[in-house]
Amino acid sequence: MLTERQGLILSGIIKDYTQLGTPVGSKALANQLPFHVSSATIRNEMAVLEANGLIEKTHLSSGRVPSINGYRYYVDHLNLSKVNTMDDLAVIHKALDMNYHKIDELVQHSANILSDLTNYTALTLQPEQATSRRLKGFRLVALGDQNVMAILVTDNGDTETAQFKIPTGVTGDQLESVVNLINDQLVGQPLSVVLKELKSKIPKEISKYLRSPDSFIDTLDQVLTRATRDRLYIGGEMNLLSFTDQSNISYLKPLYSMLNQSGEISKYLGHSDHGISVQIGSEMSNKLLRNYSVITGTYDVGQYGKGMIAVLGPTRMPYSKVITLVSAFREEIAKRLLGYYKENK
Amino acid sequence: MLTERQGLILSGIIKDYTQLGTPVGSKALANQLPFHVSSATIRNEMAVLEANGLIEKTHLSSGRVPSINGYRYYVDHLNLSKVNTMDDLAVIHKALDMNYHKIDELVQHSANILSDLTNYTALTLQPEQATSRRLKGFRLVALGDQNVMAILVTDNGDTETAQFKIPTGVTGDQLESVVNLINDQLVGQPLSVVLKELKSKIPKEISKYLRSPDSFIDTLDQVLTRATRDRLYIGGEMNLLSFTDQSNISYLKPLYSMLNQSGEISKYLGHSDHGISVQIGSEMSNKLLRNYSVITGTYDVGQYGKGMIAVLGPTRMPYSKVITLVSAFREEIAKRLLGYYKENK
DNA sequence: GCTTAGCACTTGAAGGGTATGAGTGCTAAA
DNA sequence: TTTAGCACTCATACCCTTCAAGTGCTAAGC
Repeated sequence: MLTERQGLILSGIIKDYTQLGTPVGSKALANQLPFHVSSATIRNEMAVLEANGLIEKTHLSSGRVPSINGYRYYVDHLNLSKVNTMDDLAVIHKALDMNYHKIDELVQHSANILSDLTNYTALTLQPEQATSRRLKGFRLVALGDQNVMAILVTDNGDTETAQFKIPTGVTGDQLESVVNLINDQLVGQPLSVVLKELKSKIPKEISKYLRSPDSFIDTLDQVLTRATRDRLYIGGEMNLLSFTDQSNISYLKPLYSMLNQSGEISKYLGHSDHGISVQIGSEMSNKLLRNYSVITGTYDVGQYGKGMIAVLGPTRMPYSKVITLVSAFREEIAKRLLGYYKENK
Repeated sequence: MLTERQGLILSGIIKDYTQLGTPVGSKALANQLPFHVSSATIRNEMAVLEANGLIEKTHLSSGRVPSINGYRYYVDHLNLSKVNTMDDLAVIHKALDMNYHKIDELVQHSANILSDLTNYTALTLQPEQATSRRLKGFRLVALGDQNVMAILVTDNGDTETAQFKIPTGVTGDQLESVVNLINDQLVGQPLSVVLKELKSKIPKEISKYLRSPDSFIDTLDQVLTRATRDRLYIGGEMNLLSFTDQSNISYLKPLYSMLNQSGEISKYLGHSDHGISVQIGSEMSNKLLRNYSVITGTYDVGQYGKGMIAVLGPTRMPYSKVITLVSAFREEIAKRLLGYYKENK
């Protein structure tokens, strides 16, 4: 445990280093601290911090740089000041204040705003869907030449489609019966239930109208699976360029690929039921993320599941500011989604 | 007009410079040319080429680098050798050989393959749609609480959706009548016709069933507009990183933004009815593209319009190889799309 | 009349040496 | 416990030199 002064010195080092990006020395720091001691005293305290593994030197006679542990200590124990981000909050409110037709628009838009506010990369994950989303409607549209398009609508305003070929000899009336059957039996059910029924009860029922319902069931299954997968949105991926230092620029491509590989990055987002999780540099298991930090906020939409909003930035990041922002978004999104669900129940 | 030897020297310089990226000198070049002359002779010829503005020096005593005019001359007059890309062609065939449910999948996939083969950025534009695409079906799905989702299906397997609120007092039967009306009257028509009718005949007809059809017509209009806009796909945008030189790295972000701004980049793609267009460096009007080259292939799907496939790469680019590739894709996509339309007529 | 060897000249890149300044740890006095 | 003073370290910037690759030009050769 650090003394109060040591804490202030650590905070000072982190603040300076975050702003300037160069190792910070005892003299420069002495002039900025809220109390007066000489640089020699700072040096002594710095030696203690270094012994505790909270700061590091880049070479024997250089200034100090926060270590991963230093950031961690800062985030866990020192980051108490609520930064005044009223301006940012106003921006969030205003930017989110438009009419959304679909949930994914809101979630996607949030990623963009958050990346603009931070100049980092923002990731958002829609609330888990398999259990919370419900089937709202099922339709078929004939495309001609035995091709039919199946359309599935869920309660959050998403649609998924798939094409399939119907066997020869199936009439329009038969198809209509099947559509009615599915709408009657499954509309209003959570997608997870729909998936289950699709493999048990439904095939039998359908076989009343269709001789070989397999291809039909397969298509539906495929659409449902697609509808329930994670939906990740990325905002400001190009900001990666600005905050990745030259030496790591060769990692950018694989990192970018990973971000765009469906479901890949979400494995590494921090989980924290009580709100915000902070992962710093090498704390992350993925090699590509070792030189970055991720602030993840989990938002809870009650029975509709949990989603995430995260910022990917450099380890040298103004943690307090970003944490406040993610926190604000987290609450704001949850509020608006709950509102949305209430309205479209 | 250049002599044959001068042409070979220009080609040699371009080839070397493309491979190595460093200015090429007379001595090194002399060892690689298919005929034997001394470096002094090469120097004399180089002086001629330089006088013609086809090559340049980076400083007084440096080797030569092709100028934009040099590339242009090369592409127009010297690029005769059909490079053996049988391997690449096989890759194209194989990679495209899967089942596509929608046209945009094929077009999108092509962008990815092309960017992988070249290590540059590939852009593809779906065939123009307003006149060629036809309406295949229109459906409504009730979302509850006066919210209804409109779904529009076109003959290339795309769907567009939009939500709207219906006025209180409208019954399900009334809605069904409207859906039937639209399906009866408009299915099979090109989207351009649908747009027209929507503003003339249809409102009157709808008013038989709905007292205030305006919000309904508006929604439809909105969906149609969205369905007819250009569809641009980008593959390998991160390759921009590798072929942008350090000095221009600050332009990357705005360039990236432009690429992702719907419809922006397509203004600058080359138009050429007879197939392939090559734009080199400063030949392009857009500032952000000044340091790149774009090879655009137009593919023709007959009555269904024209699409494009393009490669964005450095001015220092193996033009013959890339041109061959774009050309192959151009034909291959056209063939497959025609096949698709035939099948789903 | 081309071609080519020879040569003086130019230039960027690489390497080495030195000065500078920001920083450190340690010691001893306050 | 704090701080002034001091010897020491190291990255950076700068200058200077060398080196290699390249050029243009001239004069000799086929």
